[in-house]
Amino acid sequence: MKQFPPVDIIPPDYNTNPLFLNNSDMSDNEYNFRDIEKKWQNYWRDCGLFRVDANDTSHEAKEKFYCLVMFPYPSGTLHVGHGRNYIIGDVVTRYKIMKGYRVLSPIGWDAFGLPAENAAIQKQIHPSIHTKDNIRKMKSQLERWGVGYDWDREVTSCKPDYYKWTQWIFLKLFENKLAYKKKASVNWCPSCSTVLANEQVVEGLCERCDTEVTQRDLEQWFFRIANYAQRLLDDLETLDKWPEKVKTMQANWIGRSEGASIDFTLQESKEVISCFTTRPDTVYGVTFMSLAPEHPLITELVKGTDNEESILQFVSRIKNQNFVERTSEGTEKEGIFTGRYVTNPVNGEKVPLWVANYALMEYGTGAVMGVPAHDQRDFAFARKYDLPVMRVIEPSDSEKRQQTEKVDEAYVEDGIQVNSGQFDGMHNREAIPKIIRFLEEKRYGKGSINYRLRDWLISRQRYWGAPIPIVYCESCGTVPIPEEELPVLLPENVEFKKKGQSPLADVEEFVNTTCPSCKGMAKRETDTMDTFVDSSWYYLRYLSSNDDTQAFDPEVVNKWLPVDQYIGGVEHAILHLLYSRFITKVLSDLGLLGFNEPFKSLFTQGMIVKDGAKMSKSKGNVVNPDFIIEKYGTDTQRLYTLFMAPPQRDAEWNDRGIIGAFRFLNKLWKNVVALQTEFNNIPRREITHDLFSKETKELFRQINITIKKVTEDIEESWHFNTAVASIMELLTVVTNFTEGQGGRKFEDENGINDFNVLRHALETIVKILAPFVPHISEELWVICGNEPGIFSVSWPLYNKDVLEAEQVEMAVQINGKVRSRVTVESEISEDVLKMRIMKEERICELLDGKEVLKIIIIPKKIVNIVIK
RNA sequence: GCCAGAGUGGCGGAAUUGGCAGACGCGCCGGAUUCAAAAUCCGGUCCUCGCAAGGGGGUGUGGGUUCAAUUCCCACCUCUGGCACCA
Repeated sequence: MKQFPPVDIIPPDYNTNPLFLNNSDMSDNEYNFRDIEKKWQNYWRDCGLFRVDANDTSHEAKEKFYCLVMFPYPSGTLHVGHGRNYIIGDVVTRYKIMKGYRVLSPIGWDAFGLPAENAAIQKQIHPSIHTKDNIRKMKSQLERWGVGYDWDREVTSCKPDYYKWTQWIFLKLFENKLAYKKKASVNWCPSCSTVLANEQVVEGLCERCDTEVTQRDLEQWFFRIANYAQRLLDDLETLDKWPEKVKTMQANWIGRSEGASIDFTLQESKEVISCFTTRPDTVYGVTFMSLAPEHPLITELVKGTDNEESILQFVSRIKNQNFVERTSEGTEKEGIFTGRYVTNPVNGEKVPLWVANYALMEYGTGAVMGVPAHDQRDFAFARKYDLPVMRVIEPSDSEKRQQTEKVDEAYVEDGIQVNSGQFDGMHNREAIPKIIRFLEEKRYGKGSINYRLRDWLISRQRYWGAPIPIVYCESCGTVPIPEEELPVLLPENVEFKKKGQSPLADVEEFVNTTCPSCKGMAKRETDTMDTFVDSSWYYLRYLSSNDDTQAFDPEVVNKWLPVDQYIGGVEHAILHLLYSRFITKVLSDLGLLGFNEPFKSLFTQGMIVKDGAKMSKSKGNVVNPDFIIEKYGTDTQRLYTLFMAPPQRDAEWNDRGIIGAFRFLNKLWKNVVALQTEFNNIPRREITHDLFSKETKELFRQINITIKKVTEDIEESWHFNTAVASIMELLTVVTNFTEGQGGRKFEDENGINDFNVLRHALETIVKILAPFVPHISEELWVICGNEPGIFSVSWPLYNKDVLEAEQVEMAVQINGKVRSRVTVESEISEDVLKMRIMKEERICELLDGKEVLKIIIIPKKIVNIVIK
């Protein structure tokens, strides 16, 4: 079997690259990360630190915590940018373990998809081999990073034991009329040779390969996500632990607008053309109506008219324009008169019917009522074709009214209705509901809400996906495969041709089958499902990944979900996260789930960029973590990744920065190892505060301050960078303490007490670093004289009574400028403080001959003397 | 155009119920150690005037509120992301 060629990584320059500066000779007492990391990874595996028996009820006292990172596409190699996601997830997992939760932290592979198939075409390697190989590589990478998962729950979406249930979910939707096939104009990517969902088209380009997307009329499978638009929108409000940004993006995508749909009637045939408008208050100002070039009525309407040919020419010219030509804002409004008229129901006006390039078939009904007086686009159109402009709303303020009388733009603001029959004189906002009621009473139309969200197109004309479990039978029509016959297996022996149709269509054994219903001859659906279907439910499968009787066990799933913490990239803000919410709601409606939002709390991490650009092979700026781990260890990689910036923000990777993280770990290592004899010989005792010297007291205070800071940074803001910084500061305090008095001795009772405070300090550092750099923490924990297993130790609590220092330095300002400093007792009274300050030589000098207006005292911080 | 978010030393970034701007790290400069280097350790490092003591300026720009503004208010500029001929 051919080996998949290794991913090309630019070899580092050993002479100039700071990552490869010489530090290779390690003596016994050196920080030997290679052995340490291997050792503890094996230890966690053997003791099952991350293994969770979801059915086990013996831990009921412990609260559950489901920590989920977005499962990766097995692309082959993960770079340090991907690493961030898993490292953050691992910090949360390990922290929660120390906080006493039962933590479920699973992982799997989003393993279907185009790249594997494209590689297959290029290199003639079967996608399943390619994928399996990549999974193997990436799995070993994740293991080397020391990120902890319950590997017994691993899922792989391209395996039949997984996609069987993806197909089952399709059937559930099909049974409930939420999956359907229709002919529609759909997005087609010529380079990927497949259709795409709206969500996968970005500015007219294929999201994946940036090829220009064209439109094709094809019969395709859709999921009725549009039916869920309102609920997907409403329930965003319940997601209080999601970033506002993501919720806004979803709300924009759903794009709800309120208005009315109004029925205009064709004058000849009496056929009704409805149009949607958000401004029913302007209906009296309609002077023309526009149809989208794709509107199905056009062909019929223009048949036999004088202008038939030029109209059809116009339509086909517009249809053939590319996305940018057609939809960019600067594109000139163009249209052509159809020769037909419709009647405006509210006033009986005869309204010319046009075809216009700016009317979109995919929004509303594909027909727009033209109100040039109050819509800028209609205005431009009317100007160009000399159509009448009819004002029906005027500014309430008469001065403004004069100003706007002859201006070259539409009046789009609010105002008073005019020329609007019975509604004249009303404020337009007030008129809207009244006009809607009027339309409804007269059966001219109705109040209506329109959404931008379209149904989810899930068919793909490609091989490497889950087959859609449907057959087409001449006598029975479209027939779903019965549940018990799942999975519909993806055939292994297929030929990968360069471009074109799905290879499945050529596999006769696959295509030709019998109808499950009448047992007659039938043909299988040869399209596969969008991979976003696979990923829309994987978080459920983790709870019963080895169950071959059901997709998930409702009881277990209801116990462990919703996911307590979901972590992933913001690029999935709409796609994956919207689809998952939809599928969860559907399954919940079917009574299969007891919750209707899958992810309680969402964290989106920023990208790691290098040289100002996203890491990519083509740009050659990929930083491979393997080299870093080889030279410095994964704890260093982890520490730097966490330290470089707050994780929600994009961050610039700097190779030099790694060194700072490595230095810190070495410094910590040396400090602990240097005390090994003392750790072994000096008895562990309760700390006695009465024996504290000034330095000891300060050290003890700093320990507590640091615990507080780190705990809050993890729990509240996720600012791991400042958490790490504060631990670095504590280590400096520790170093100063041990080196104080020319090297501290721990001999008498005071000394033993001091040592126990020092031990407390180092053990605290090791504990609060454990979620960040678990390997070195485990090792140092043992060196401090403890039994192995730092993750069975509780997260330290701080003593809030010792956070305050006895003395504080305060800045003394005169008119807002710092002129002096005083060190005073922190609980000093204002009067005593004022007296102290007035004795300061420098202050006296500056105040000499000046009038003091007032003195502002901010306790423990600042004194500001205001003078004239 | 609309809606979010951001703008702080040479660099990554700290600090917002208004209270000493620049924590921590990188880099750089100086020193110790070394035959020399690497590694390590110590000190310095916002700009500017000054030998110094000390002074002046400084958080995108311009205003404002305040004893005090990176933080609050108004106007604007730039960048990033989302939506956009959406009726």
